[in-house]
Amino acid sequence: MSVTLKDIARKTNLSVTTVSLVLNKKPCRVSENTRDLILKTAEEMNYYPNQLAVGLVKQQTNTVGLIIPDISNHFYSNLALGIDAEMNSHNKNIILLNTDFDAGKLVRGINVLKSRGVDAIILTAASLSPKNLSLYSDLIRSVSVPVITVDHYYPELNCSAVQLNNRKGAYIAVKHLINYGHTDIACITGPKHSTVTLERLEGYRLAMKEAGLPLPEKYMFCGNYRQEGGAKAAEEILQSTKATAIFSFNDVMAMGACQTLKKHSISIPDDISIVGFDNIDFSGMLAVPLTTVNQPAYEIGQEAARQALQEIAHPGVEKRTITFEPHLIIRDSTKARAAVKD
Amino acid sequence: MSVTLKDIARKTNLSVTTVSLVLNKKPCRVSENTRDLILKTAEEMNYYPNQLAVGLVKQQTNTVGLIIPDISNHFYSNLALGIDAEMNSHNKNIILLNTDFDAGKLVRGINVLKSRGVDAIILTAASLSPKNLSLYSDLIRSVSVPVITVDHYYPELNCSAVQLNNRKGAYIAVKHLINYGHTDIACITGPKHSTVTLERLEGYRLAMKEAGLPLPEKYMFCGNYRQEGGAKAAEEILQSTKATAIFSFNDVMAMGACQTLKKHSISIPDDISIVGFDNIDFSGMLAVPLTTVNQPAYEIGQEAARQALQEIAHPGVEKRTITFEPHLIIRDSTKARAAVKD
DNA sequence: GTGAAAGCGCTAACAC
DNA sequence: GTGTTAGCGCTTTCAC
Repeated sequence: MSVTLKDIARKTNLSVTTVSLVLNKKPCRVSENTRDLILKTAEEMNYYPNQLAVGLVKQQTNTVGLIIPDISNHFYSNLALGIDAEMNSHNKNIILLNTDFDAGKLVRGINVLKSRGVDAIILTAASLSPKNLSLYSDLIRSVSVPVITVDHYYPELNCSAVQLNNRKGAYIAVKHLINYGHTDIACITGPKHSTVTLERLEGYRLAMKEAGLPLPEKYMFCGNYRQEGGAKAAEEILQSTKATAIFSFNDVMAMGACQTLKKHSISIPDDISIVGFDNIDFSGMLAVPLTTVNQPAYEIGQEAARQALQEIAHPGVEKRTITFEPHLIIRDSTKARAAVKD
Repeated sequence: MSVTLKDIARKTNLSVTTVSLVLNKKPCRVSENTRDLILKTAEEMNYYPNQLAVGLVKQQTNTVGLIIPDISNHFYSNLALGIDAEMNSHNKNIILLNTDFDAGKLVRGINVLKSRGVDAIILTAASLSPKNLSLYSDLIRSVSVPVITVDHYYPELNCSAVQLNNRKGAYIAVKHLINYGHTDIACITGPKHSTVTLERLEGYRLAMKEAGLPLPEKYMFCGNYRQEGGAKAAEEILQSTKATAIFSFNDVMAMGACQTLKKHSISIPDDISIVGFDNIDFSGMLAVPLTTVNQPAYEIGQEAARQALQEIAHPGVEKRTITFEPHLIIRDSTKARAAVKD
């Protein structure tokens, strides 16, 4: 058993109150002598306050909940790193929940965090069917602490959000392909109901439309933001389209797609150009360095953490939507289309 | 404020005790009627027990502390994923602490976790100077809950450990280079005091010695398990050695080294062979797919979590050291040495 | 079958 | 300056 306030009180022949007062550096009226005594014995006994008890009475735990779909995904782990760094410098810790992209786990996770009395919840990448959305929305509303959504945005949620301008990101990616003369541009999306997916889809559509290019449904392939999803989608693209370019909604799926293309001995970028999204660390070190849309995960995490800290410190403070602007990083996986074959 | 037992008791005109009994499915004597009533109203009011209060009285929080040097490193994030998956299926959550490879943060972290009443601590990759080691050792001993060390092993700690056979891993990596005819083999290590580093160094030394090769100190370069450390070490290798092969103590540093070599227009594997350690997801997708020693991060995490769960459930249970055996994955970054130049 | 009361370790209002 | 007391939300012993 750990050493408690009571132990120190007993040892020093003082009351628990006095000890608590001193140890919490309360601006108070305790004599130098007793203060020193208490400080010294606390040190000697290696006292650390029981945070469960503190949390219970203060209704504040210095704990923040972080819900993430897949911590092994580089984008999310960097996001988590940024959040942890910021929280850590404010003496707050993180409870990490990995949902595996499972909406059920997400919902359970929120309840778990509530019951653990976290001071705020940072929520990433929920992908919800319309049916789940209202459930989710009610749930979020029932959380009495600040909720910050990252990487997804539903206006009805009425909480602060940190996100990338996904629409623009997709737009510049596709525009880049169009500028290179591509007209048959397939895309590998994420799950249909994810707002990130929807926003990127909008950007893709906008760029195509502006260029007067057709938008055949059959050029859009539904992935899952995971490598094998990208690999599978690429197979389908090869079978059912004559695309000369692929826009993958994230880098990890782009890598999966690269593997498929390699398997079929299709050259990137000579036969097919490919552009990703996220700019994860390794995208520049691939066999063919990947052209991609930069998304500053660490900074997004930091900003989300800062907003959470703000809302914890000043409960009434205004909700904000913080949007990061993307930029394109052109590497070797995209190339001007050779010549119009027909 | 959340709904409490008291709220339910009031609503149902029953006592807090009865409500608690029912909600905890205690094998008890409550009439069907009251039981149903309680269950129903709890459901209606969306009751979730306050885990702080539960933890305080039960001295068990269903929380496990995880201390990791760098969650953005693929090896550690996969480790975390394995741990989380296993814990999650036992209704336990994780408090994640990122130390940034900083021994001070590690020590503070352990105290933080203690004061939060975690049921166990899983501790990865501590790299400690002899001076810090005794401090650390005392600290670990002062923790009254199970501690599982992962990816580092100090016999004096007297707690369960899960690890890779690092010595063998390094041995087979270097042996592979030797079999390919290399004799000038540089290595990029981790921080000096890390036991993982020491063990891999032993394996390196053993393989060299067995082959009757010299072991010049100046062929060993101290890295930090990070990309830029690998890049820097490779610069030094180029300047001060005539190595034809590099054994990097992890993949991330190997990638840094690859970048340096590329910058200097040195071909891998034609001019220099390179072998890494970890087999992180991307190592097979690099410009030159990396030969590396496989380390099953997810499984190691799972196993660590299982051992933690065992020790939580059965406090007296025997401590164990679980060792995973490595194997070499040969890809394109290593090649037989062309010809002896002299 | 059900409830009262004590106590987990702490903070904070109030008394002295 | 210092101590008493109540209470945070829960479990658990014991009494009825």
